[in-house]
Amino acid sequence: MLQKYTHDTRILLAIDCIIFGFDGDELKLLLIKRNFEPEKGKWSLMGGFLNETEDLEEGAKRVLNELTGLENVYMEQLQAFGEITRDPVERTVSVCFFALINIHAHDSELSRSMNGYWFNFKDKPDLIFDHNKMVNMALSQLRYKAALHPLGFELLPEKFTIPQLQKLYEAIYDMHLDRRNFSRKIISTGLLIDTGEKNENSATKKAMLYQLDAEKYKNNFNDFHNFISDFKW
Amino acid sequence: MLQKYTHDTRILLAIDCIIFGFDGDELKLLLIKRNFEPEKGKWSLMGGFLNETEDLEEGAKRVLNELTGLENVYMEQLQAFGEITRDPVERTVSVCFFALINIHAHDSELSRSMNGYWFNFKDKPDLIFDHNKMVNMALSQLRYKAALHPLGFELLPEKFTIPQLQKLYEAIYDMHLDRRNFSRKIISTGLLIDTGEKNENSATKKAMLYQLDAEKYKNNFNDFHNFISDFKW
DNA sequence: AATAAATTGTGTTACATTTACACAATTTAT
DNA sequence: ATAAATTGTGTAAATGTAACACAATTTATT
Repeated sequence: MLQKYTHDTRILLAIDCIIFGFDGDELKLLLIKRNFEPEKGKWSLMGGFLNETEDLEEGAKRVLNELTGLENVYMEQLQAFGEITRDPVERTVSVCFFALINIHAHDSELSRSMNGYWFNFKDKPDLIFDHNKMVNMALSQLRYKAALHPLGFELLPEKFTIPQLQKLYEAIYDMHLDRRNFSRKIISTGLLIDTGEKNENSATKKAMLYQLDAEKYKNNFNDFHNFISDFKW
Repeated sequence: MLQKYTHDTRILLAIDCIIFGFDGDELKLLLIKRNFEPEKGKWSLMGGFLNETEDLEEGAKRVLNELTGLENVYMEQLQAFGEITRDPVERTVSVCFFALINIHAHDSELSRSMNGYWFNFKDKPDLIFDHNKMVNMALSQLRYKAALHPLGFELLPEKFTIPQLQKLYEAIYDMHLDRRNFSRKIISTGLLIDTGEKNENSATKKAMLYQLDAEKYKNNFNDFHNFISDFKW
């Protein structure tokens, strides 16, 4: 082993997770009511410190798993946040990830035991440190990517209807979309397989249930689409 | 001051800068031949360690300035890289930035004194650590953003011609673009002001010199364009 | 002084995508 | 049976993209 670097400051590395969900009507955010210092009693993102034994992605997966019990979740790094005074206790740099989960599939008892609560994104409370900034940037990034890539599916159950998908997109962008044009656009991706089933939870005409063509989804994920052509950025 | 966190590992934070340039024909990369350990004699990105007194952006600006003498340069954070064994000396996490500079405006004596050399992106040498991965990701990100936002201008002199801009885009995407369609697309952004001057460095018809409408560029930067509609992602 | 070679600026038509609509079918409650 | 809500599909106009032609400018050459 080589001699270590000298003269340079070592810094505590935090991991913070922005966890998005969708309940059928609203885009949701899973937040923590802190029962520990600092800022005990206030709201924050789920976070932790990076261990010696894990890299950034592993750390983020661990933090997400500690709150939701989930594995194999869509997650990507947002960016690192490093304002000198972002944490009043001591200097930390936080590497921030955002995750898209199927809200009905997580371990809600676990998350409740960790003081986790779901908020409508629109009604989110004030958060500690720079977490407000992180969350707003994550929404921008979600909007950015979901307009171009078939990302929204990650927030839905395995089988879903096109009207459900549309409601999700309307929640993400907080705007109304034309039903007929949206449907045509989604169908034309070729990513959906008709399951032959229908959504039984409907008081009127039952919509067709689709699922993702897993192979095409994986292979074509980076293709450019134009799902939300008239959003005002 | 509160008591510090305990039990957690503090880590050395590196900053690495991917510096893109354009010489009129090829997309270029500014790299360092290391005259220090580890990996002395090999090629790497320009980097440094984060100081106690600076946040991430300040650190990145400092690192860029140490090599190029430049300030007020387009720079954005790519992401943090944290593989446990990415640096053989000791564990470091690197926050990686990429910069777009006007290659003719930097301090070339300074960069040479730091062992900096420009490479055609296509001919870049093998780099140390995970720098190859960083550089490839940076090109992806540059392609991604430059297709959607008026980013390319950052690599050109203040006054430039549309054929020059086209050559730049052709270098970034390594593909041929139709002259007439490209021109129409760029003009239709409304971002260019005709300077009335012409490019004197031409052996044939002199092209018109434009400059950016600084106000519109700033205000509309985040608007979506479609500069490279037929690139195969 | 005319001509060739290279490059630049602009126009035009066919094709594809997006937008803005209308109507018929399904399901439950009345 | 009928009304109300929702879903699936269709179509014409407007907009944007792709493919291509021609005239104008500049320098070097004859």
